Amino acid sequence: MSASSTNIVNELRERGLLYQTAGEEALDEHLQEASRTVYCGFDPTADSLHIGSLVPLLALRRFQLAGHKPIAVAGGATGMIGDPSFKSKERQLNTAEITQSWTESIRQQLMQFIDFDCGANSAVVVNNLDWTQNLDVISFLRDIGKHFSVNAMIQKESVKQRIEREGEGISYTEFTYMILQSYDFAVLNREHECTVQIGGSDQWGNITGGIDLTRRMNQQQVYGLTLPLITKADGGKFGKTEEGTIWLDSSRTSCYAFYQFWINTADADVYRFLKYFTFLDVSEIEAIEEADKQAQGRPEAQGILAKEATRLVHGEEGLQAAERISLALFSGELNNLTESDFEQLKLDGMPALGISDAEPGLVDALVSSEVLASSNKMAREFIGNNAVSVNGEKVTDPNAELNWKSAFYNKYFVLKRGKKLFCLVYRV
RNA sequence: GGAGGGGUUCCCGAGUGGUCAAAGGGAUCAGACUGUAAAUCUGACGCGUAAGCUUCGGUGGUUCAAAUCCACCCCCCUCCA
Repeated sequence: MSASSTNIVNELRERGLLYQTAGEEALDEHLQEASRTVYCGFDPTADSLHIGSLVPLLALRRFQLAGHKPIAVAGGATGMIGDPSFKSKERQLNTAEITQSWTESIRQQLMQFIDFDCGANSAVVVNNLDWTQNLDVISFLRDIGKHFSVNAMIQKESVKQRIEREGEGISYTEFTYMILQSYDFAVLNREHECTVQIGGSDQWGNITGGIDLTRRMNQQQVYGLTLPLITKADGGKFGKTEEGTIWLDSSRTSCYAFYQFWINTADADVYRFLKYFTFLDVSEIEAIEEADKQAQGRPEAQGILAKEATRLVHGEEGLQAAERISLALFSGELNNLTESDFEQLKLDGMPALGISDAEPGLVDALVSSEVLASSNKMAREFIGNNAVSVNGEKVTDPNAELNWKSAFYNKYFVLKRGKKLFCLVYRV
């Protein structure tokens, strides 16, 4: 293998992406000796992945770039059960139809990040339902379950709080999740000579379970490693905003919103995130950090991160759209926009609202936009707080109306609430 | 199946007949300051311009009046069988 001179373990470590490893130096050696097959699973908990899944997904890609063969597993079976790992509550089961359709959506997304046409180490996407749906209970219990000790399973940190914490419990269904995922590893090892599993740090218990099972069923030594949980310096949850989760699907989180999410990364996090979420060399990232330190004012890093991450997920076109909108809105140069610029912003996925009224009220418009205000009361309050502007002009009268004569091209208003929430209002 | 404990507004968590739209904390949002940061300060935080209206697992009931009392139901937890 040609590209595998890259030491993937070292690279991950350098990027701060190595949390735990099973196998220590043996793993390192194993990965340097030859091109290996590496897998990571993604359960369908929604019809799209979100940025939390980006870290393991990009890690698969990193392995591929280092000459290894990635397998992405869509969890059609595991998604039917629900992973209890570090979850504080038992979860509601989804119907088979829903899980199936989500699995399909996620499969499609997975395919976007790894290369299926690069020779020997081309990627593979599989669905673990394929090898579990016809498994009968007796075989499952005799051939697989027998290898697991409940005593060991209840010791796992990942389910401990569910077992020990007052007020919560765990169903047998979720408790069995670990066995299913372990079986995946054993099957992939047998069918695809897969020898390494990666996953988030919450997956450690499941991964080591799979290593043990593979040794017992296949008499094969396999390895695992986990990636760190992404944290923010301020202690908040990574990947959430007030508007909710940041999804990879552009119909759930627009390219613009996705781009803005990264732009708003805190200084304390941004260099770390560059290492996690881009393929830029660590040395390049360090150079950016150094340059930002020398310069006064706003750092460059957020812009670079937003650019790289958006391109990775939404492609060059998605990035262009996001940048067009961002530039138009934040440069304060709304006057320079041509009529077709406004049309383009609409097409680019800027939040937009069509209104047919002759003299729409501002409060109505804010509420109708759905992103600027959630109720009339809120809208009035924002206006009273001096937080709303129309076409760049602050408006403080709660009874103000939008007069099309003062609109750009008699047709467009740009409504702004707070510092960074916008909505394009156009006449229908 | 039996005994006990619990389900409160985004989250945690007070509240056990009126003074409760419901303490307190967190999160979030806005303003000032800034760099579309951070920290800090100020304000908002069920809906309604207001009168007022709708909330405390569900459904009925008692009462002038219920998140608070009663009945039944659903869900969760602990212990016993």
